[in-house]
Amino acid sequence: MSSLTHAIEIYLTELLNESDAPESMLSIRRKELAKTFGCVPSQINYVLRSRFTQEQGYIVESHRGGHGYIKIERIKQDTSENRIEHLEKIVGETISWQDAHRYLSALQKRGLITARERLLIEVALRHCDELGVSLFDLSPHKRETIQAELLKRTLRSIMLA
Amino acid sequence: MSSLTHAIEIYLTELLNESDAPESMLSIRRKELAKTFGCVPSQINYVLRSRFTQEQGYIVESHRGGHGYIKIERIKQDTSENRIEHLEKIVGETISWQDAHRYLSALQKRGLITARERLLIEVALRHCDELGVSLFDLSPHKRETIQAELLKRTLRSIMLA
DNA sequence: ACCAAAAGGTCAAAAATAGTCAATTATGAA
DNA sequence: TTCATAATTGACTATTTTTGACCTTTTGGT
Repeated sequence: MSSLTHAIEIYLTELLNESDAPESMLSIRRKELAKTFGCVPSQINYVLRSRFTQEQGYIVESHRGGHGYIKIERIKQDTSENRIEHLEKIVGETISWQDAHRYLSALQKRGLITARERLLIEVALRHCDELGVSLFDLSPHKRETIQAELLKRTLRSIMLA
Repeated sequence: MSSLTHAIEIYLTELLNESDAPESMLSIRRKELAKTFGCVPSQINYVLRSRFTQEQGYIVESHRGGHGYIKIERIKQDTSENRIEHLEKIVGETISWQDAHRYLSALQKRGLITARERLLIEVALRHCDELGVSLFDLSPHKRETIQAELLKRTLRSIMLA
């Protein structure tokens, strides 16, 4: 009926819900979890890869070796969906340096990112752009595509965080 | 339930925090410490090698023979000049993704950057790296050079801010 | 100077975990 | 039915921790 993957997903989200803060955390042993579901350990990796991505509002960390573990943290907030949708629409496929700069200023003014975060993003955008020019001689359009992509990725990541 | 290594790490950082000058120092006997944790002495070396490296902001010195000791000192990083100097030294000309990740974790642990800032930098590094691979088919070495440069630029910018 | 005792260091093996990748199988939509 | 996508599996790889045997340095007595 329901797939193994789905069952494991349910199991993990239940655990996350137990302590009902909007953001919560859990820690497991890959081997044990696999055993309780009677599957191979790498199945757990599949579940994590397909159901607990950052896009879906989770951060997963792990440690190998003795006392290894996998830690899943939920970071999603209710309003983040909306903001991200808005982000996609505003930024679009390409964006000029000036527009990116303006947009970041606006976000900062609204308190959605800090000055340091804005600085980080701007430095990264510039670096990428410089590489595009000096190393590969890309067209302005191509560079603006790359910039837009980087801008969206970085903003998405911290809006979820 | 957590590992021996981790327990010893906690124990030592607690000791370091006790006298909470920005730079603090401590001195131990390897054999004694090993005894209080019920492990072999070389375990202590492992803890030092894996948790108290320069990258993580510590300097470790020791002396053999009668009256031997191990001294752990937290590197002073009170001014932005200090931090940037350390940054240049640690990152160098090239850096692997793994090392960058480790270094950023250490910075976050020390409270020098926030989780969001770390996330931003990691996303930017990845984006750059992906471009390097998929768009230009750069050599791993070249990509590690670009990564190191981006890492240094972003960190410098917020350390000064 | 020499030697023994008292530190600490190194290195490699073994054990305990987790990750990756590609082949295979199941499922669902057109 | 057929094809694309999702799920499952397992062989192989990578990383981290723990342990112990053997090595080096320093000190202090004779």
